[in-house]
Amino acid sequence: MGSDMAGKTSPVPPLAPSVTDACGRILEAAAKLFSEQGYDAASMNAIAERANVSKANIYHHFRTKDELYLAVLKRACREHTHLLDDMVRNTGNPAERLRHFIAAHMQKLYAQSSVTRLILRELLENGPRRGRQLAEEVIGENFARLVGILREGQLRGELRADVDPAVVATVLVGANVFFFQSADLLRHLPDAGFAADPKRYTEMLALILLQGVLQAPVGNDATNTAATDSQGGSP
Amino acid sequence: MGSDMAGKTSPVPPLAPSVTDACGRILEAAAKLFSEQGYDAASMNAIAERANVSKANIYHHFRTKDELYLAVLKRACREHTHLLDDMVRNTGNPAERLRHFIAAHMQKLYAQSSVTRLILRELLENGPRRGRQLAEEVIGENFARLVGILREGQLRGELRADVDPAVVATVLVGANVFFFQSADLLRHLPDAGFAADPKRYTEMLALILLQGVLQAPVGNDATNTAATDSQGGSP
DNA sequence: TTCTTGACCGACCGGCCGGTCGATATGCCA
DNA sequence: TGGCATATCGACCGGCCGGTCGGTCAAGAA
Repeated sequence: MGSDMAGKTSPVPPLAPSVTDACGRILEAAAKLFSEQGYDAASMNAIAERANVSKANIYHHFRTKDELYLAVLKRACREHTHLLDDMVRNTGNPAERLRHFIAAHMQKLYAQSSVTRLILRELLENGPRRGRQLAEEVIGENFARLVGILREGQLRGELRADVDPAVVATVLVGANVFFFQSADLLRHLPDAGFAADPKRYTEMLALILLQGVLQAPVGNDATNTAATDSQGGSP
Repeated sequence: MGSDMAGKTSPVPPLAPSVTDACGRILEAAAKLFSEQGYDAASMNAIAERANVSKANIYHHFRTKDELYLAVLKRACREHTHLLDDMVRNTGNPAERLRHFIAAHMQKLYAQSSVTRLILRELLENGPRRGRQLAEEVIGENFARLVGILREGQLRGELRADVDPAVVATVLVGANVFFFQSADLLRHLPDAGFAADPKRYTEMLALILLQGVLQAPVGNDATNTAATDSQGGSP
């Protein structure tokens, strides 16, 4: 049936792939199945059925299965990147900004879990081939801004200057991603009661990254810089 | 029953799956192909060809493709677990033991990279189904001993008591695993010059976990507890 | 020697896969 | 109105897949 938009029947340009469009339905169905079952297991027949189109119709819009997969991947990259803005908060001290970033990042991983899985799978299967593309389109900007936050904290003398900000960013993102992909495993470890509570995990992760695990030697009032403003809130 | 030394052709019991044995060759070929290409893409024909046996022979030893895959997975789990011993060192202060563990863990990830990939893929594709098995057979013991190290450090008053050791262990393992699976991506990030140097990464990771990223307030001689014994060596 | 057993093989099967081929239906421009 | 591009479809194809079948061969038991 036609009536795509409300009342208006305009030829929608393919720049914005809408959901009502058959092409959009195909992309959506493909994204779901690719991320759930992987490239091989997601058959074109299944994608066509889920998108309520004929298989031949898919091949009218995409030349091959690989081209469809690439389109899905690109779209996923765009989705993942564009949701970055509210992860970076420009107020508060570095500790608070870091805590906010970690929590927001974890939340995004779960909010777009199917996209996240798709990208993780792609990294695992075709890392060498598509590493560059994923670096530029998925986490490039994200990563650079996080490194920027950390570097600024160093310049202001609030963060240690003798650690590489990029390593900190990697550890941070890695700890979140690992939690995301291993939650099903962690749930069965006796010591990991936090496995079902990403929020609690991110808070503890932030604390560890900020303060470290070594016992503070003499005065512990300084470590409270991070501990207290996790509680109180006056600027 | 002893003298089956050089020169004698004795019937090798199947308890130790040797490499010369056809069954062992099948398992080895399957492990390689499964870990490189995934379950679907690794065809029984290809496995048979690589193992220099007929496809029918595989079905003589394993009832289905799934059973073969399970056998490969179990074997991988065993390999992964049994290499744990030298990762845990019982000498030195907690900081040094932690640093050693991180480095050894990363090294194992790379030394058995195909097994690592296999398990990561399994976690991604069949997490809910096989989470328990992976938890018990792959990282269970490993994880528990690492948590033990940390808890002992807490009891001795050398590590902060207000952090969950299991969270620290998760962050540590996660940071290593993420580095392993994302190295192809990190290599293309401008800030991540460490992407090609796992050793350097583990050292910086240990430093961050031990000391945190916050600037120490007054006396920094205590943080040197970890920083110096990474350099010097005299007790 | 004969019988039995298990490792092993070439050839084959039904089924699903990615992909193709006309045919139709629906606008849009003249 | 007629043409023309686009969207969509059912039916079909060759090929590969997981899996099966009947048979061979060698070694031990009798």
